Amino acid sequence: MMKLPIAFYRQPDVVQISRILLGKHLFTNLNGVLTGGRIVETEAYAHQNDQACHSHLGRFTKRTRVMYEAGGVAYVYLIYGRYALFNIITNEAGKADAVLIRGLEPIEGIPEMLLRRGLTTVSPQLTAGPGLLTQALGITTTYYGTDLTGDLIWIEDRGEIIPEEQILASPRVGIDYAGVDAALPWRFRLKNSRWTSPAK
DNA sequence: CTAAGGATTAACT
DNA sequence: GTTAATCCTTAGT
Repeated sequence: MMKLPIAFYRQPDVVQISRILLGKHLFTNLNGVLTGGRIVETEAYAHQNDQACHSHLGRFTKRTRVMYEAGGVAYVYLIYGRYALFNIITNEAGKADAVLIRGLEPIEGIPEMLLRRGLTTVSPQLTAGPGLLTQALGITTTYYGTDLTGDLIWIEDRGEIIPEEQILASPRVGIDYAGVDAALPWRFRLKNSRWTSPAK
């Protein structure tokens, strides 16, 4: 098991990074409890030519501030007043690209994840959805800007290679407001995984 | 199917 | 300064 190095996040092609993240393992170690799982669904957001991206056309606000940092930090934000969504900032400083994690296959610390979600049995309700996996992992907006090479939140490569034919590329979810960019096939997920979020 | 919830932002005064 | 619309969704009818 190898923690992804900072150089991984600094690569320029956010779409490519989104693909490669499938099959990697996302972990959190918060309050002394280790939880984590295998990434099965991601979406890419580019700062250029992508109206769906919070940082498109250089929009810089209090919320999007960390997006402009060099790759390798967490961008966590609240949506619909309730749910934290976890994004990974990529590219070099000033080039505000991000990858949204939408689905996770639970692997580590399942009892704690069930507790955090208020469930008693393991089902897709546990981590299949961007707002669900953050609950399961204990990620809240408190972790806005967290360094992903630290020991609170990180990603590991466990040597798994996902063959291209196992990856499904499709339009992203919930961004119809982005006009023509809503059609970009920048949502990636593993075929035959029960842990991808329900399509709209 | 729909209501909920609160931060964020753009558009006003 | 204030207001209103919006949102990378989920849980509950």
